[in-house]
Amino acid sequence: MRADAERSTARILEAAETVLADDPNASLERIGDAAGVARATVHRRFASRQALLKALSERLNDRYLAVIEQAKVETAPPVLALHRASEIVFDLKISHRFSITLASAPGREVQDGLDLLFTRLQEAGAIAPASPSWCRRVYLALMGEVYLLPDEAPELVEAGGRAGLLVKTVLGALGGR
Amino acid sequence: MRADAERSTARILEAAETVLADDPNASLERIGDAAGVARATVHRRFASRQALLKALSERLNDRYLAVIEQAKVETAPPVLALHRASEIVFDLKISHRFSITLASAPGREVQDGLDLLFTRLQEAGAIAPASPSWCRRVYLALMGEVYLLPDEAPELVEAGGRAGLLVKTVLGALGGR
DNA sequence: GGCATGTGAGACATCAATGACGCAGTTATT
DNA sequence: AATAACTGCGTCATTGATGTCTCACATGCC
Repeated sequence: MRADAERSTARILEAAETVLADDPNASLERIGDAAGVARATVHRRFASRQALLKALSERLNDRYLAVIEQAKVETAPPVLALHRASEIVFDLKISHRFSITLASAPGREVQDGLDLLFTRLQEAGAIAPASPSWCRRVYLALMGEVYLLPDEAPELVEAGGRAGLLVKTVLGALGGR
Repeated sequence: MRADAERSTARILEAAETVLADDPNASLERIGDAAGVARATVHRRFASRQALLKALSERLNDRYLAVIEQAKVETAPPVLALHRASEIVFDLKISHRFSITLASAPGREVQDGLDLLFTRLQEAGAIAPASPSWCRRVYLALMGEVYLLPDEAPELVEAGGRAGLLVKTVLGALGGR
C-alpha cells in the first residue's frame, strides 16, 4: 500500500468520526467531502459502509485501550487513574456521541479495564459496592454529558476542568463520600 | 374525524414509539406493521415521516408535562417530587431512548418544570449549587441508563425500585449529602 | 525516467424508503 | 338503510444512498 493511500484512509476515518457524530446517517459522500476525497475513494478504501463503520469502531477501541494503559488503571491510585483517564479521553477530542452510541458497546478489553478500575475504586472506598457494569454505564453516560457541556455552560467547568467535574460527578453518583 | 380513524392514529403513534426506539431509522412500513395497519394508512394519518415524528414528540411532551404536574413539582418536598416523577415516568413505559435522543430536547415547559424542581432541591440542600440545565442533563442521562437496566442486572434495583436507584444516583451525582 | 499505484470525475445499475393515487370493500354515524 | 368516512392492497413516480466500473491524469517509488 502506497504511503499516499495510507494517508487517505486515515483522513477518511478522521472525517467519518466527526461527520457521523453530527449525523449517524450521513452519506459516504458527505464523509468523502469532509475528508477532501471523492466518494469513489471512500469506496476504494472501504468495501462497504459497514466495513468503514467496523474499521472506525476498531480504531476507537484501540484508542480507548491506549487510554486505559496510559492512565495506569492497574497500578495508580484508582481515583487518580479515573481522573487521568477522563482527562486523556477529553483531550482525544473523540466524538463520544458516536463512539458510545453507534460503535456499539466498548470492546471486551476496554470493558475489562473499566471493570478493574471500578473494582479498585470500590476497594479503596471511593464508591459504594455495585456491579461493575452499572458503574461503567454511569461513567460513560456522564462522560457523554460532560463532553458536550462547554457549548452552553463554560462556567461549570471551574476548578478541575472537565475531567474534574466528571470525576466528582461519577464518584457522587456511585455513592462515594 | 371518525372514532375509527382516531384509534388508528393512536395505534400508529404507540407503535412508532416502540419501533423507533429499537431502530430510529425504521421504515414507515415497519411502523405500520407493528400498528397492525397498512403503510398507506400511516401516510393518510400523517402527511410525512416528519409530521409523524413531530406528532410523536408532542405526544411525549404532553405526557412529561402531565408527569411534572402529577409529581407536584411546585409544592411537594422536592426530593419526594423527584422520586414520584421518576416513578411515574418509569410506569409510563415510554421508550426513553427515543424520547430523549430522538425527539430532540424536552419542550420549554418541561424544561421549566425540571428547572424549578432542581432549584427547589438546591434550596433544600439536597444538591449542591449548579446550573439547572446541567442538573437536567444529568438527570435525563441517568434516567436513560436506569431505564434499560433490568435486562442485565435486576439485582441492582433492590430497595427503592428503579426510581429509588435513580434518585439516589442523581442526588449523589449533583453533590447531595 | 518509468512503472505501478492512487485518484477524481462521471456513468450506470440497484435498492429501499417516501409519498401520491385509485379502487374495491368495510365500518361508523345519522 | 343510506351516506360518508376509513382501510387494505396494489401501482406508480421520485429521490437518495450504495456499490461498481472505466478512463484520464497525478503522484509515489525504484
